[in-house]
Amino acid sequence: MGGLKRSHSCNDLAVDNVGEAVTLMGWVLRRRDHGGVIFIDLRDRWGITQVVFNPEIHAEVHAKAHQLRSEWVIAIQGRVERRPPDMENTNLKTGGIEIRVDTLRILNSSLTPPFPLDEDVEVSENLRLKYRYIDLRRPFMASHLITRHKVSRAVRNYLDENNFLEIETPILTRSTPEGARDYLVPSRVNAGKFYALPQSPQLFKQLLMISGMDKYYQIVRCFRDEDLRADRQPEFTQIDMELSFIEEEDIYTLIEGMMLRLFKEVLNIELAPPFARMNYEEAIARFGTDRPDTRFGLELVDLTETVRDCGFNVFQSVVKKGGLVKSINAKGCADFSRKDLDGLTEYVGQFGARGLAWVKVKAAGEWQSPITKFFTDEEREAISSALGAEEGDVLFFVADKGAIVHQALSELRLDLARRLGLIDKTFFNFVWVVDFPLLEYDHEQKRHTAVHHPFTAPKEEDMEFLENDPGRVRSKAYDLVLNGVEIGGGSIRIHQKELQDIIFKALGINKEEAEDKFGFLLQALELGAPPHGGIAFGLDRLLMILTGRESIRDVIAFPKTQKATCPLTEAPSSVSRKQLTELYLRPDWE
RNA sequence: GGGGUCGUAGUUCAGUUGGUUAGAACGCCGGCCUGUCACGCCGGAGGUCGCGAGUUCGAGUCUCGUCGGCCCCGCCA
Repeated sequence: MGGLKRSHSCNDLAVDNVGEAVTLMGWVLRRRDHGGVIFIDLRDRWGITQVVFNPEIHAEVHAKAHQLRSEWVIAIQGRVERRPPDMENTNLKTGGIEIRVDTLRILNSSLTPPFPLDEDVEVSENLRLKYRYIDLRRPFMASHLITRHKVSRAVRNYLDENNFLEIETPILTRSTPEGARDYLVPSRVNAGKFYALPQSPQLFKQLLMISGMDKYYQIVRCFRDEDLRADRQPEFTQIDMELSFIEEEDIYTLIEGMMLRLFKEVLNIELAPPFARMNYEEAIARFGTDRPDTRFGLELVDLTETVRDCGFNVFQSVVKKGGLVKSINAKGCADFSRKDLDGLTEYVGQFGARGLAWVKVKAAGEWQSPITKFFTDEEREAISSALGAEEGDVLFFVADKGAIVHQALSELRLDLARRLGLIDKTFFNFVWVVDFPLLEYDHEQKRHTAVHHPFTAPKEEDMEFLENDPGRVRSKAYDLVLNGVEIGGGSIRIHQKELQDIIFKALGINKEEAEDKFGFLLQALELGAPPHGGIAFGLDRLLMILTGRESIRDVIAFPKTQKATCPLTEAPSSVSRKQLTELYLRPDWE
C-alpha cells in the first residue's frame, strides 16, 4: 500500500475533523470529472466520502486521477476540508466535508463491473450469484450481513449472560429416519457406509443435557436435501438451544427476553412481552394455519353446521362426507370484478380447492351470486349473520376436506390482506402457538408420524388417548410465529426410556429398528437423563423479517439457486473417477 | 414429479399481424467542461434475440424440444 496506513473509514469524518491529515482506502463508486476538478465518491463497508482532485493544487495527482474508473481500489492521503456553503450533501453522513487529495495510490484497477452497484437496478439472480462478491459490495446487501452479525452477537451475549455454553456438535454424523432427506457423505475408510450431514443437532443436544451441560446453545448450520423455496435453502442456520430441569414456561420467558434484547440491539425497537399465545386447534380454526398472521382480521368462519341441510348440493354433500364448509368475509370488496373473482378461484385451486363460491352483498342484505338460488331466505340470513355481512362485502366459501379448506382459506386470507393493504409492515407481531398434536396420520406410509419429532414429550393428561385415538394426543411442543412466519419451534423432550419406547411403538417403529437407529439415545436415557427441552430458531428467516426482504438468499452471503447450485463456484461439480473409486462409488448414470 | 413466468447490447427493458439495416435508457470508449454529488454537453463502439429442430418465400415474433433464473404445489419444520 505504498507505505500508507488507513486512518479513518469512509464514514468517519465530519466537520469536527476539518484540517486533519487523513488517509482513506476504498473503492471508486462514482467519478465526476469536470475537466478541471474531479470528484470521486470513495466507498468502503462503512460509507461514502467525497474526495476532490484539483489541478491547481496538485497537477500531477490530478492527472493520475484522470484514469480512475468504477470499482478501482485506491488509497488517498489528504486534508479534510469543509465543503463550500450550499455544497453540502445531506444524504451522506460525511456530506459536510470532502478530502483534498495530496497523494493518490492506485492499489488495483478493475474491469467494468458486470452490473451496476445501484440498489434500484434489479439484476438477475444468476448474475448476482455468479459475481456475489460484487453484489455484496452494494450497501444494502452489506447491511444485511452486518445485521446478521448483530443478531448473532446479541444472541451470544444474551445466552452467555444466562449461563449457556456454546458447544459444537458433529457435521459428519449418522443418517436417521423421520424428517427430511439427508445429505450423504460416503466414507472412504468404511466401504459402502455413509455419514449424513445433520438436519439439526437434535440428538447431540439432548445428549449434552444428559452430560450435565444444563444450558447449551449453538449457532449452527443444518442441511436438508429437499426442494428449495424463497425461504428455504439446502443449508441454513439455526440458533439451537437446549435446557435441563425446565418446563414450557421457562422456554417462553427465556425466548421473550432474547427477542426483547435482540430487537432493542439490532433495530432499536422495544418489544412488549409476554407474547400472545394461541393453541394449535384455535389457530387452525380461526386462521386455517399453525402460523397465523394476526396483524389483521379476515378470520375464518365455520358454516359447516349452518349449511348442513341447505339446498346447495355441493355444500351439503361435503358436510355429509365429514368435510367442512368455511368462509371469509372480505369487507368492502364488492367492487371485485368477475376477473378478480376468477383469479382468486384459480389461486385457491392450487391448494386443492375445487371451487371458490362467492357472494356479493348488496343493499338490504340482498345477495348477488351464482349460488343465491340454492338457499332459502332463512339460510341466507343465517349465513350473513354468522359472517357479519354488510352491504359492500364479498363472502368467500370453500367446501372440502378440512385440510384443504384450511389451507385454501388461509392462503386466500393472506392474498386478500396483501391486496387490500391490511398488513402493517412496521409492526412485529409475535404469537406462541402451543399444544400441537403429537402425531398425525401419514396416508402414504399408512402410519402415524411425529408432528414435531419422535423425541417430543406428550402431555400427561392426553396419554390415555394414545392407544385408541392417537391423533388426539397433544404434545409439549411450541412454535414462535412472527408476522405469519414460523421463526422457531421446539418441545419438552422425553427423558425416560419407558415413555420413549411407547412413543416409538405408536409411530410404528419396532424395537429392532429403534435399537438400530436410536440405540445410543435409548441407552443414554437409562443413564441419568434429566428432564430437558429446547427450541431452535431459523436465523435466516428471522433476518429476512428483520431486514424486510422477500428471499432468504438476500441475508446469506453465498446462497444457492433454486436448483441448489452455486453459479460462483459451479458447485455441485463432477469428480474424478479416482475419487469415486476411493469412495467405493460407481458412476451408474453414465 | 407438476404448474406458472421470464430469457433480446455490459445492465434494465421495448420490439405491432411473421416483412427493409433489431431500438431506448443507463453503462462503456473518445472529446469538451473548475464545484459536482445519478454532474452536464458532443460523438462513437457494442447483438449467436439462451440453445436445437420445425413451419414459412421470410422467424426476435408461430410450433415442438431443451437449458437456465425466479415464484408456487407436492416435498420440507
